[in-house]
Formats: sequence, C-alpha cells, structure tokens
Amino acid sequence: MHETLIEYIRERSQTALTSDDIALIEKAFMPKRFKKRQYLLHEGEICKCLFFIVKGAVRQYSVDDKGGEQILNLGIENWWAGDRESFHKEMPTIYNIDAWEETDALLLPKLYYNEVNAMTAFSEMRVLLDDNQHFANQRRLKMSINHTADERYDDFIKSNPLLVQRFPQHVIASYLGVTKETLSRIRSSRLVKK
Amino acid sequence: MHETLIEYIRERSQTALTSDDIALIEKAFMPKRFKKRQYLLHEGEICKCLFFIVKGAVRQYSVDDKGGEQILNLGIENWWAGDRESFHKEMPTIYNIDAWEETDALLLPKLYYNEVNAMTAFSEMRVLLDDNQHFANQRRLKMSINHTADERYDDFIKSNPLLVQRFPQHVIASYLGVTKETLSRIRSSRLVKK
DNA sequence: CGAAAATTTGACATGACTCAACTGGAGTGG
DNA sequence: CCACTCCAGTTGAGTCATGTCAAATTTTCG
Repeated sequence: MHETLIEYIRERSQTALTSDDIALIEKAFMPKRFKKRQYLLHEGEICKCLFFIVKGAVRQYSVDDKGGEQILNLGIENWWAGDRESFHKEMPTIYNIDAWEETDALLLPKLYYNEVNAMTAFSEMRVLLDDNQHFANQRRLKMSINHTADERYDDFIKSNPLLVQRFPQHVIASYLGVTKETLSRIRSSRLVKK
Repeated sequence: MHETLIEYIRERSQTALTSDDIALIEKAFMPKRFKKRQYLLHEGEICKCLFFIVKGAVRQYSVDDKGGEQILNLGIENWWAGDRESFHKEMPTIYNIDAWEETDALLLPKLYYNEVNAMTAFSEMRVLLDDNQHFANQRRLKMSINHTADERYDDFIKSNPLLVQRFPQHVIASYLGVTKETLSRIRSSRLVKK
C-alpha cells in the first residue's frame, strides 16, 4: 500500500525521500479497505482525514431536497479525496464520499497532517497538486458557466479519459450537471454524425 | 501603496514582518495605475506578474467566437488578480483582465516571486489564500452545476455583497453565466414577491 | 434464470437564450 | 441649458436546450 504513495510523492517532488520520511509516511497513513457503496465520509460528519486512493473509485456528492445525488467530484487511483474545507475548519461537511468500486485508501489523520506537511518532498508535492487542482477547477468552472452540455461532455472526455471508463453514464451525467437522459441523447446524436 | 499590502499580509499570517521583509516587499512589488478599460493582461500574452489590487475594480474574462465577453472573475480592493496557470507554466493566457474602474495595483514579477514566497509571513498568507480560493471555487462550481440562475444570483449576493455594488448588472449576469435579460427578469420578479 | 441497475426513447413542460424594440439616465459639446 | 449620443436596463415574442415523467429495453451480476 504505502509504496504506491511513496512512488507518487517521488514523481511529484524534487527532493529525495529520506528513510525518516518513509518511516513517517508509514506511520501517519493508515491503510483501510472500503467495500462498494461504503462511506468514506458522511454528510454532517467532520472530515477527520484526507484519503489517498491506492486502488478503486470514489464519488463525492451532495444530496438535494428531492433526494437526488449531485456529484461534485470523482476519484480513482492516485487521487486524493476528502472535504478540504471540513478538514481544515473542522466544520460538518455537506458532502458524502463513498466507494463506487471496492477501494483501498490511505488515511492521513489531522493529527499527523502538520508533521507530514513539514516534510519537504511532501510539501512540494502538495503545492504542485494544489496548483493543478486550481487549474482544473478553473477550467471546469469556465466550461460549466459558458458552455452547453454537449461541449462540457466533450471537454470531460478529453480531460478525464480515465474516469469515462470507470463510472457509468448516469454518474458522469451528474458530474457534468445534466440528467442521464440528456447525456444519453448527446451520445446517440454523436453516433449518427460519425 | 505598499502599506495596504503590508497590512493585508499582517492580518493573514502568524509571523511578524521583519524590516528586511518590508524592504523586500517594497522592492519586489511595483505600483502601477490603470485607467478605466486599460488591460492588466491581454489574451495571448504570458502573465508575467501577479497583481494585488490596492484600489479599484477589475474583470477577468475570455472572449468567445461571437465576440461575447464571458466573465470568470471579478476583483476589487485587497484581491489578487492574474492568470495563475499562465504565470506558473509561462504559457499564453486565454483571458483578458482589464480595469473596470481606475485601479491602483502592485505588480509582483515572476523574477521576485520565489524570493517573496520564501518569506514566512507571505507564504502563510498564500496558503490561507489558496485554501479560501479553493473553497470559494468549489462552492461556485457546485452552484453552477446544480442550481438555477435564480439560486445562483441569491448565492452570489450573499457571498459577494461588495461586488454587487461595484459592477453593473450585465457584468454580474455574465459572471453568473446568464444573459443580462435573464438577470433583469429574475430581479423584477423578486420585486413583485416583496 | 431472475432481479436490480443502467440506458434508451417518447411526449411534454419549462427555464434560459436570442433578437429587437424601447426607456431612462449620464455624460458631452455646442 | 438643450440636443445628442452612449450605455445600462427593461420588456415582449418566439425558439431552443434541457428537464421531467413514464415506459420500454438492455446490461449486469448474483
């Protein structure tokens, strides 16, 4: 389990990992397996850990008045999950995160967060990650504000080819902010064109 | 000019500023005044500085095929502007940033960025800022995906009361991703209710 | 096989856009 | 001070994209 994360950090930082660093990572990150549909985080809880997905697939979503699930984020191998706002401010989260496939994750509890973050390689990785996430969010925001469902789906396929294969259409539809019926129609009208 | 920024950093960091720090800030940040409608950043350029708005109001927007301006961000006093992606990756930006009011800004060129960021107080402030921006973006994304124009306008008023007073309706409409006509109708139907 | 989940399809409703006209300031120059 | 223009905002009619609801079909998986 931990080797995946160690490799992940190595690929995303300049600084080499010392054996102390590795020991800290193995101590701070607790492996946990989640079954399909099991919650990593539940609405109303305080998000007490960050999750590194070693294997599997998860959804982050909120639930509206009608009981509909509105998917905000999807994650698979080598992604992070958790509600950053709830984690940092220690306030109840409005999101659910659950496992779509059986998922192996490494849990970083708040207790160790500062210690781990003091590690140079980790902190370099985190800065890089923050930047990339910011860019991705900005892009998604722009798409979501200014573009049609069809264009958003296009952009999604191009920027997230890995996710397309791992989640069913109705989940992707919700991620894009359209109904499953609309996405189905978008797809069928494409088959005609090609 | 610089006192505003220094105060801004003080309020957002634990660590006190040394006189060396202050000297560095005064050296690294170049004051510049922009007239109404003057560009801070133009589509196709590489974003060579980050802007701290001391006074005034700016818009960040992209232009679509039809020549329509799609506003992605608005900024006023004590906000940062610039295209982070273009700045970091040194790639041409797809955005324009221009002054909506006459604007005083402090320009931090890339040359000094690392040096300034090595300052503890600044870096603390930056982490805080990144977090808050992340939360705000996440919130806006959620609104934009799952909510009607009416609800988005509501949320906008609540979370950005300062911006409401500084920009005309058609600018806010574009920020929300609706036409000015739609926003006008939303507002008039509210007057009836109350 | 049989049940549950996912996708497709159709009919219809509706929110938001487009286009065009009109109103009402806010400046500006004579 | 008036005429003129520019810009923001409003209003109406028609259209289009997407949502809703209900049913049929296909796929998945125990």
